[in-house]
Amino acid sequence: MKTRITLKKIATEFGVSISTVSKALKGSHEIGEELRGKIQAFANFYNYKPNNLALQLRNQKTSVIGVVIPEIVHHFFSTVIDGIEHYANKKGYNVMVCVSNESYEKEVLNFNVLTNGSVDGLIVSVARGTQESKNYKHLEALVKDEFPLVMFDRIINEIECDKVLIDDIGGACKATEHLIEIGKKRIALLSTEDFVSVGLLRKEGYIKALYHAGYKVEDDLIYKLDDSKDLKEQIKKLFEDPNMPDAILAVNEVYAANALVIAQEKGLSIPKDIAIMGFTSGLISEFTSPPLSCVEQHGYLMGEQAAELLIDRIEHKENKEYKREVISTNLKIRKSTKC
Amino acid sequence: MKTRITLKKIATEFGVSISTVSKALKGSHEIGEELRGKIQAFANFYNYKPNNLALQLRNQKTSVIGVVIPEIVHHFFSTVIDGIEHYANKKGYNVMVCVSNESYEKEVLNFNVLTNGSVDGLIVSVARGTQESKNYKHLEALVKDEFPLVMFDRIINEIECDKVLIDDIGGACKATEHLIEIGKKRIALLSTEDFVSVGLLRKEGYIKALYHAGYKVEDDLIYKLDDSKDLKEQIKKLFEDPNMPDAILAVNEVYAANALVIAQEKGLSIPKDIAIMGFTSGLISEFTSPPLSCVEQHGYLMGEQAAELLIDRIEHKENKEYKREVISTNLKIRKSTKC
DNA sequence: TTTGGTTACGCAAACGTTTTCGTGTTAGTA
DNA sequence: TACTAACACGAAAACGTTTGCGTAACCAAA
Repeated sequence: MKTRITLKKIATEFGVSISTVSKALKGSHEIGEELRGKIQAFANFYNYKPNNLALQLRNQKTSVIGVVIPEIVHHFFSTVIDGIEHYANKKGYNVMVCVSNESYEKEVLNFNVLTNGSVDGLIVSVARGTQESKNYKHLEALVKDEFPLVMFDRIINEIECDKVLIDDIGGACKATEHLIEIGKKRIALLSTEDFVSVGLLRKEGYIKALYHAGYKVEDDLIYKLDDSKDLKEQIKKLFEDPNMPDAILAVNEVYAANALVIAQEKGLSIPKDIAIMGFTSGLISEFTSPPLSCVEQHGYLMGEQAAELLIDRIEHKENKEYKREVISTNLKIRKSTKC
Repeated sequence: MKTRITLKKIATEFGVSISTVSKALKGSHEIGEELRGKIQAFANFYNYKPNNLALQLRNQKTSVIGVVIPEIVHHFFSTVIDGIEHYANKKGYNVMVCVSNESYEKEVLNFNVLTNGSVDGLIVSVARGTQESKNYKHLEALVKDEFPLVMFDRIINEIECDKVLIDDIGGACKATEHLIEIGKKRIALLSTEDFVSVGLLRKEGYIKALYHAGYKVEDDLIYKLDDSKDLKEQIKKLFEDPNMPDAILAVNEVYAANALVIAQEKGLSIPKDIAIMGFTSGLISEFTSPPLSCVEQHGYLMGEQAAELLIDRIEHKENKEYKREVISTNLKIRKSTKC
């Protein structure tokens, strides 16, 4: 790569000092009109652009936001990034994305790299490994240093920082109510293991709705799936129950879609024999047959909110109180629950 | 945010010079054992980490890779990013992602920001707007300065740089041959407008296969869809043809899934009445009913390859010849074409 | 006593900017 | 003629590192 042109090179070219060049390029009236014009023309010709690193070092500001997420090949997370990117760009920030791959170790590594001065703040959705290990030292360290930090979706209550979350309880509750409304009696929940905060909250909403409707909560209607094993095998068990449920609420789109495919293989009629709905309106839900009802999550909005909170925190250093924004959900009713 | 601890602060704390601290922290034997130990303990206690910006400026190296893509909420592109991220991390690089949103102007903006010294190299898949406008100045400028640049998927032939591409012609050809093999006679192509390089290449493969099989190419079997308008409306026309095709090859997953849904609404049997297949094995294809056959694209591998080419170019500055890696595709046959 | 070699540290340049505070020259005014 | 102001530019510090070189102080050998 050819070395880029710098102030120094322009300065020696004209036999003037670096500061003169700097001022000339900024159109300062301190510099004579003629020289100023010549320098500007020269710099323009050689496509001079100030070196960002130098500026960042001088201004003690990178205008970069770091984002650490568990996965990137994931409709919800990529939607959130999209929202972050959009808002950040509007405010003159760039985005650096790191993937933790659900691993605690990788997450800590990402934190170390990003907080070495490369970014002005961090937006994080914690890895499953972190939730499992309950080791939050890397997060606590940031909070202690008052490093701008926003958590979203997979948050940790013990850590005090700005947070953006989905109304998981409300969403699951509304969804369950919907299933009750269409006359379903035995509603199963396809959830994650309990240490995943989001799964736990959605279970809470599910239970709340059952309770309000006077249904009793049956533990064997709650299936906790392990993502590291074969999903279909685990879901199939639900259908083998002699007293099979007549509705399924899944905590994400993939669980729901898998359940739907299995139901069809078994020759069941959806939603008559069994109604199914999921969380997140990704692309899958639209194209299954019948299309899946779901709880829409508004990831883009969530990303925008997270970026807004972070940039606010970065720019107004006054230690305002930590905010906790809840993004409400809404039901997208499609044919999989439309009787 | 509390200001981070620096060499200077440690130096004044111990009443020694900055260089002494620097050497002590690096374990240099130039520094006496006792002082060295004390300084290390102190730095460790205050969690000293060298400021990355300063290092980057000094070493004239950021160890960051910039990625500019048209969309991020897109299975293929997010898979590529995943591959890039993985390889880059392995080699000690970080990734900065910018989205052009298919807009030429946004792409140029992204280029300007990233090439100001913030990244060591760029991986790009050009926006539709850029392909349409045929304005490649921003790319040419980089090539002229020998700035490390890799293009993938949506490439531009006129620009000389490292490239990674899908074997679009071969993939489309294999897919078409498959449709011919299962006895289909009138194979339609659901493609993009011609200025999208990828669409054009896939059309080429489609035509090649027809030609080899002795089929004649009928222009009215080739549908060019406009992404900015309602897709379903455009695809429906295909089914209204009195001499309706008996197979569809779509250049991406969404086109294929939409076609499938419409076919079902029309009460057609798939694949008997009409076989359908797409490109990219995203999540949709698995969950449609019947599941969609498709040409698998191996985006992750593509990302890894792109990152490898870029890092090679960054680290071995010798101007090797530009490489052009082709990632081969394979057919994933599912029920939508299995008679 | 001179020479030579350690040991243990400091100086200063370099990376590329911006910006404050000089300072020399010229022109204008009393 | 002398003083002042405007003009046009330079020096240097600052951001935080790393590193080659210089140099005191000390000790040992000649």
